[in-house]
Amino acid sequence: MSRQPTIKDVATKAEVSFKTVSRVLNREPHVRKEVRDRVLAAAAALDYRPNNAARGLTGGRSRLIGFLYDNPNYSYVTQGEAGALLRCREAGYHLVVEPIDSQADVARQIEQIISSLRLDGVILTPPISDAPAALATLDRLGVAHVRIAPSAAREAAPCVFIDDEAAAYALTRHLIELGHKAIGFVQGHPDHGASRQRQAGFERAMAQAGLAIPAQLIAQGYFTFESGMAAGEALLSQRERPTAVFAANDKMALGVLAAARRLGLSAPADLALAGFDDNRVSRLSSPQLTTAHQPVDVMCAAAADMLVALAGGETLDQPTLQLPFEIEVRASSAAPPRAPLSSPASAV
Amino acid sequence: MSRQPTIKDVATKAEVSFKTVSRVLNREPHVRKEVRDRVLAAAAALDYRPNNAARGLTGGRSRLIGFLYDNPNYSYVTQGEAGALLRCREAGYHLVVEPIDSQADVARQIEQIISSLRLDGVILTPPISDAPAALATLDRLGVAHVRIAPSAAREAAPCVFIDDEAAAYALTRHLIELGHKAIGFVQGHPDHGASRQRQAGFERAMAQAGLAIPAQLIAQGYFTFESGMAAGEALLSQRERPTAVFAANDKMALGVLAAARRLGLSAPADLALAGFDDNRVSRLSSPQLTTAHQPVDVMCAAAADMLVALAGGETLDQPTLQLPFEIEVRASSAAPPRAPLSSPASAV
DNA sequence: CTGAAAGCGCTAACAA
DNA sequence: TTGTTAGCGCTTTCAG
Repeated sequence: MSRQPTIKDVATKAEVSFKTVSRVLNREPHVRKEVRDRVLAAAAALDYRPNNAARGLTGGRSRLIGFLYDNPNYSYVTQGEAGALLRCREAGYHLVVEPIDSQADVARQIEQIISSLRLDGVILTPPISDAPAALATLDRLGVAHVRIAPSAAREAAPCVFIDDEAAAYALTRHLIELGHKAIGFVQGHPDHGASRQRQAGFERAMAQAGLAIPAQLIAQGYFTFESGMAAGEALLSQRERPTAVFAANDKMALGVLAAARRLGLSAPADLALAGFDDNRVSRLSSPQLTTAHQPVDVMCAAAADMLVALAGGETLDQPTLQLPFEIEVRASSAAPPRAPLSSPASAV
Repeated sequence: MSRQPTIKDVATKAEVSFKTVSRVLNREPHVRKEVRDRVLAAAAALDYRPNNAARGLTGGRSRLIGFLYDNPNYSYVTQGEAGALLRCREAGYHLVVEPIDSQADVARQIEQIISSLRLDGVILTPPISDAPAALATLDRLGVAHVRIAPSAAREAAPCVFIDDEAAAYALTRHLIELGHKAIGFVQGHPDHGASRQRQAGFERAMAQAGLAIPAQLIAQGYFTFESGMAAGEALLSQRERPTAVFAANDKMALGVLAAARRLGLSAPADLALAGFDDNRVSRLSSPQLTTAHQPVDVMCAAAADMLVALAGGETLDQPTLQLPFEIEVRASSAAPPRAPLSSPASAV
């Protein structure tokens, strides 16, 4: 528990000025290899680690990245955090997690966090990635930010996303190809941009297959289990119930599954089911959920990379990054009860 | 995007020395109310926020708390983080999340994090809360730490926990009272202390009810869905299969549920099921899981409180804090197929 | 290629 | 009750 070694201790041991140590540690050029090695050896011997606060105070770089999220989005959080964390650590950065209440004064919350911590950058997860107040504040403060899965203004600032529309389209195609014709859709939260895109993909696939979408096949949801259950109940208790349901996220799909169960229907025998996101939970259900895998961890890792690069003064060669999704076909989707296999449809 | 105001700007505006501003901001005594008000007004007018790095550099307090976890424990993470975050923010602290690889050099990882960030304290979630290397390192570094749900040496250092044994006992009683006699148990990860305690509670309840626990009613699990599924398969494919299964955590219980389903058994009709933790997932399954609620968010909030107090030089009046659990009876547990209701058993 | 000086924004002594 | 002086550990000037 003796005092932590400082840069001066290293300098003394390596018999150089402490500025030289600083140079070596920051990988600046113009240091003789011999000197560099001596410094490195001294630092290792003393088990020296730079004081992040001191570095930040003078250098303008705090080496701190903020991970901003709003409470409802738990599933995103863990995976995204893990991905971002990985890259942060590799780059010598640390991740500060900050929940934001979208309903309250977003600008104020962000100012608070940024200015006391002097964050080098922030990762914005939905729905904050679409909050104009958040973006405006960050711009005004001049703080780098990367949005995860924003639904609008993709060119305006760095962001990482997948093609939600295409993924929803592909997933719907999958259901159609299984032979389903009456496919229900549970909409996502109206405030999330992804909701619109996913519905658009669903509608495109249906239209392309010449399938109608009567109003009673669409149910409003809010990305929660409960809302999915309510929607499922509405959808499945109709006389002409759909043989398949596509919910705009996994949690809602599980809600539909619960509703089906309550109505005595079992998946996939009586009802094919598809979700979206490939949440951890989608593998824990019985049957496991067919879904579109959104690589949240990779997306956030990429975002962290971008922020680190930006903080280092680099320019992003690819500020908007579209990552591939994947359709995970699992046990929850099967052909409808007595349906003929549909003829192979044309591809995208 | 103009320069952030500093303490000196506030001092100038309030027409006092900048030390006085510092006093006001730190709520130090010996400042005339009139002066204090003037300073506060100036700070508000300038929208001043102290630079955390500068404060930490000189004051010895970084106002940063670390949240340490190991990857497997995702369910803990989100809830615990949220709880801790809440209190941190109230106290003007920030939470830095740091994953630790229990398999690698724990001491080194912790040293790394602590010494570069000068954390004021850390919250340790299982299984790190039981890692001797972690505890020893933190002690050596003199860094305050609060352990969440440690299984040993509770008196040695601050910690927050529930009585796992009693909770497992109560849950087992619940199954017994439903009329189950052949109750299977899926063990947790052997490296987690909670595994032992939960099994002990199970065994005590069974013994007290005069029920035998033949070896084939115990299956090894590792706190994962897959291990639960394997254990469930082993347990349920026997000739004399149990009518109820108690898994040492929720994820494994869901695994057992999947295995049951595969074997054509449905819960709770053919099989009563209980988990542990009350993970978010336990409500998303069909049927919803009967489980013991471990208030991870409250536990971590309490831990954050303790660390803030410690950092402020206070002494903990209650360094070891036991919080109450709750048994959540949900749809997954019901009486066995053709069982007579057992006679009410004596209480704890 | 290396070093000396200055100062980041703040708190901790001490003095007034 | 208030102000002055150092100095935290580091990076950024600017000299050599």
